[in-house]
Amino acid sequence: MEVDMERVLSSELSSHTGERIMMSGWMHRIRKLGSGMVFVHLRDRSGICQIVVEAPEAVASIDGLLVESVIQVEGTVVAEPQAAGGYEVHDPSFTVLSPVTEALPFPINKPVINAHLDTFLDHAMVGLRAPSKQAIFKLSAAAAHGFREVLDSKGFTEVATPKIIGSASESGANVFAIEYFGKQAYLAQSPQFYKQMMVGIFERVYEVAPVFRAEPHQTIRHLNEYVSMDAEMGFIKDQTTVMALLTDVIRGILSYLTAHCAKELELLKVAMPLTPETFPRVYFPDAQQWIFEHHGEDCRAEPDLAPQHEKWLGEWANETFQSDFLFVTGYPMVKRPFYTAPNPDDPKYSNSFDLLFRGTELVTGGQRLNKFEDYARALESRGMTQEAVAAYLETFRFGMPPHGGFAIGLERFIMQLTGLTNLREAALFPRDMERLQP
RNA sequence: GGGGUCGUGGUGUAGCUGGUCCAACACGCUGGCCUGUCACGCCGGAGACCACGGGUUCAAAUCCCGUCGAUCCCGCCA
Repeated sequence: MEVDMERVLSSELSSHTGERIMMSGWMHRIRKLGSGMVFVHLRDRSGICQIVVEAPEAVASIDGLLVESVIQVEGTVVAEPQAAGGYEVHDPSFTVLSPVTEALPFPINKPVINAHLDTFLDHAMVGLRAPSKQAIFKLSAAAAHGFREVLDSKGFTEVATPKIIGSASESGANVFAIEYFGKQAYLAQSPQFYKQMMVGIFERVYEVAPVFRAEPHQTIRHLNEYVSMDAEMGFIKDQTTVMALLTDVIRGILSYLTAHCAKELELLKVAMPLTPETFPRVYFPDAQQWIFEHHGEDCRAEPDLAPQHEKWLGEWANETFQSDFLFVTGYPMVKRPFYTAPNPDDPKYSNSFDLLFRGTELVTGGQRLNKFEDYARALESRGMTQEAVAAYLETFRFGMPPHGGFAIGLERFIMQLTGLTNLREAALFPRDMERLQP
């Protein structure tokens, strides 16, 4: 039995021409004309359609209702060239399911929402009803779906690793401490250790889940809780295997969006990214040299790239390689976590990479160490103890293949794709240093 | 953690080299007009002690100090 046995959605009017139907949704717009004629725009999950109200009883039955009132309508579907979608509903009778008599904090039925981000986020529960805001999160959901679809097709298994963990994993400094039945616990800042362990079990795994970072940053591209799309696979040659996988994943997600989200992409005026079959790649020291030569900034002694450097590189990739994506490979080992595999030919540099999307860091990935002795040495050279990561290390004492993986920041992907100016706009209810509500 | 900018009706802004501001415009709300509107249009109305506290001055939305709040940049990261 169907959930909506009798309900017709606004997108389905064309197949009900001339019929008496039932619809329900929110009053998205109410437009009163003279002599009591009223146009009501009804919004449901499929879109918006127009209802023409002329009978005095019908007009009276919705008198005093403000936008966002929830109504049920019975009416006749009429083909009408003047209507936006070509169809509209006439001779309606209304049942009010939930009246609204109070004005919204800000109008949400305009093409652009006129509210500061802070104001918007305070009222996100209603602000997100705006079609343009919905579209962002439809894309977000579809991107995660595309991610899963690509990896499922390649023999990956989806996993769910714990978000409450007993020891601060990677670097230790940037985790949220919580109390756990009288013990100290932490919110996972990454599924890194667990996804590696899972490679020992399934060879290929992925996870789409929140991660928590206690970094005190306050920028347009950071959140303290975000969705990480992680993948990890065994039996790789080196980081280039991972990069090839990531390229397929990115291209796969974009194809999925093109196939399933035409309406949202159109509404948000998304310029689909340039994605050559192979994304261009630049070796970290070469990138620094290029920056020095073309922008006069000497960062060659730095162990990392600054946001401005990444912007320049993004422009370069776009113009020179017609690509909105650029791999930067071989970041210095000092800037990478202890589990990172070094470049065998140049051990100061790593077999890891970042993927820049339109000049912003979108993905970090690489090859990991897979032998126990290498872990023991890496930990020792960084002054870390084996005890702290004992469970993790057990994985490597009992046979782990060469492996690697990556993590895509979902909100960053959506931000860069749709041209949002603040990462918070790509999170439903973002968490930053100041914001815990709503 | 360091630095910059900002705070004016429910929302977004103008005013801010002090007086003509008991604060203007747009959206929203509201009374009225219009039988094809769809960011409609037209005529009215309500709604702000100009973030808060102190100071300078004959006079402060406007200048100064402090507090709080917001925002952006850097560091760091995805």
